[in-house]
Amino acid sequence: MAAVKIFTTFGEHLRILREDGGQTLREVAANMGIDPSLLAKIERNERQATKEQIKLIASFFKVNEKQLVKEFLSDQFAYRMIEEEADLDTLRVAEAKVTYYKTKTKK
Amino acid sequence: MAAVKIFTTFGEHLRILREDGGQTLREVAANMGIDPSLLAKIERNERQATKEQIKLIASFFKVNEKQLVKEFLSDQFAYRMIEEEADLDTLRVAEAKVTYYKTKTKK
DNA sequence: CTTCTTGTGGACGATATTTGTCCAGAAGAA
DNA sequence: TTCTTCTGGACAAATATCGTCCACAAGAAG
Repeated sequence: MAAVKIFTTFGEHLRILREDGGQTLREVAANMGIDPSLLAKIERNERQATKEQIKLIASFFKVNEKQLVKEFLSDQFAYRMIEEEADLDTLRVAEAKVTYYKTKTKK
Repeated sequence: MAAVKIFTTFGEHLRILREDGGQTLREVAANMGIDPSLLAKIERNERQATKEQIKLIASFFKVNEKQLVKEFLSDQFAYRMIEEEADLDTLRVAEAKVTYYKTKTKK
């Protein structure tokens, strides 16, 4: 089984999972009820997986869904940061906001 | 001048800037060339400001544009994190990805 | 009470973005 | 050649977002 690189994108990881299982795009796509071409695009990060699809992927490959979501979201954030040429500090501010929000909405 | 809270959203900050200057929605909106109602929504975080609008806001209120963008983006990330009930670690992974990407694309 | 001003927020058309499919084609295996 | 797999462009369909218009509530001032 191929090792998952430290910094894989959601799509790369998906492809690794599939190839490790020796499955074709058609097989996996059929199981998910989508077009193989769409799955190929998701693997190449040309399309975003929906929540539903992430769930299907997690259950199909028997991997942790939370982990997949983390990979998925961090991809998006990273992509956005680069696109906007934002300071890394942006992420710390975001973290502070989340933490702040959570303490506020705790009984 | 009212102090800006530590954790303000983009919209809240915008409202503070405007009220500190004693200006009405109509005034600021007219200057920006948008509908006052849209500006009101942006202040209430019901609409997202476009990049162009952020630029206009920065120059109108004479504040640092990068800082505004940071506030804007961190808002969005935080909102998304909460919505997806994602682990805070997601942000660290995102940071690692950005850093990784930057080292990779350096000559 | 009337009038003026200010912010609110629903409704809605216009746009833009994203999704998902279809299909033709490249590349490799047999 | 034939079969299979993945690629990727084109496009319709579905969604999401933007921005405006307008009616309304609240408060100030006469």
